[in-house]
Amino acid sequence: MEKAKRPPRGTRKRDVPLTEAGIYVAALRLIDADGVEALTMRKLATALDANPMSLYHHVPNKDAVLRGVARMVGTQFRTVTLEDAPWQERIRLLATDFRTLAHRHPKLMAYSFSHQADFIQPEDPFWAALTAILDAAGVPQSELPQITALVGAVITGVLTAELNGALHRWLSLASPTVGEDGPIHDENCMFRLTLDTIITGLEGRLATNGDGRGADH
Amino acid sequence: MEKAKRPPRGTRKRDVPLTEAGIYVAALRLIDADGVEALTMRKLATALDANPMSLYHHVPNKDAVLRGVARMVGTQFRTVTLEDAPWQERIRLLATDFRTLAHRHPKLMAYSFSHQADFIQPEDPFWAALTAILDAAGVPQSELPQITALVGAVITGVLTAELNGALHRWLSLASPTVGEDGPIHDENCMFRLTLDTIITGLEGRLATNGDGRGADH
DNA sequence: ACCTGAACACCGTTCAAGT
DNA sequence: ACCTGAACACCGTTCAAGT
Repeated sequence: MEKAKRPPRGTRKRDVPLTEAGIYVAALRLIDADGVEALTMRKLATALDANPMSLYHHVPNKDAVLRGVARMVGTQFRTVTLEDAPWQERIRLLATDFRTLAHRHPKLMAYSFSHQADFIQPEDPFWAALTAILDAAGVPQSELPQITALVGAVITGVLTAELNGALHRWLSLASPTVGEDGPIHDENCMFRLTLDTIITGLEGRLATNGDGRGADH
Repeated sequence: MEKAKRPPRGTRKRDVPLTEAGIYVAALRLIDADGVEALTMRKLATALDANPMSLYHHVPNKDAVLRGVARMVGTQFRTVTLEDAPWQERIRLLATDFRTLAHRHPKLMAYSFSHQADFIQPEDPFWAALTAILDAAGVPQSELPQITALVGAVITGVLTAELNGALHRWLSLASPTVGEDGPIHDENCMFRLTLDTIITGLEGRLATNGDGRGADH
């Protein structure tokens, strides 16, 4: 009879204690599947095979769950730093790596970009790398914060438009012949095109402001 | 006793029948004040001095209310078209006019940019004007949809970062001396800087692709 | 320390009933 | 045609009580 204290194998998903990290992992799985707006403390508890109220012993509220998940995903970001490559190529690589992460959890990232003003922080690897590259490119110290913010805003902006489908709509409605190689191909091109255009714009700015070349080391 | 059918003046706000347009106007007022996430069918009904269920006779559901409000605000967009000004100046004016509208209803616009992939449609005045300007600038027909989407994505992207506060955070955390003339000044500069950079980038692209000047007519 | 059931104050929406 | 009350199926969160 004491075996009855636990339901038979297969009905009980959780035989591991509730943890903050475990809650975030489960929440991310639900978000990836159904979107942020479908995430519910009650559903999350069900997914963890727990009582809804038990979650509140590990997490203060729902907003903290969303911030925790975003933070967990954010720390997964890694990029190789090609110190001796030209800054144009380094920006392209950084942005592409960031986009790869965004594609891994599109629903969460679309939400974070628009709802979490503090999702990308100046101390984050992405921001630090971006600042370092632009510094190496020869952007004057006085303009570095603004230029970094500009490039950051453009990258997250075009990514948001891609993740929420606006980019795809604009392309497919404007020219019905688009998308022959699939929407992913179009959006690869659009991302690349946007990067190239902003890079060209920066080159122009650097050329008028100085010698247009950063200190090589 | 028959006077009691209506509460005394001042307690009853609505003595005009419920309308679809009236619902949108009231919803916009609530959104401007408290944000989209605070809008509730029940609060909306209270603001209109109506029973919550009465709304459903004029509007199918809450999502339709949000789309209706966004559409109502979107049609307010107007810009002057300076046919004979250089395309750079025309883009700057168009983008600035659009930003002015966004500042009039920041909460709604931030929501629409990230949640309504169809908020800006290719038939809208904004999109049509943008396409016309880029066409006049000499962008080849084959690239016109992509370049328009690129400029549109960049403008809405930087606007989103401004409206949700991310831009301000990036600037103020990166350089503590920022904001001496107030955040609005900073964000004016950032918007202008982004526009100028993207325009310089387009100039570079046009220069390599052709004679770098559109047909004047 | 960790979990839980009941409860509270909300939601959006359906539906049958009123005028 | 337009409005309404009651009800349903949900929410996030508090709190007192259990182990």
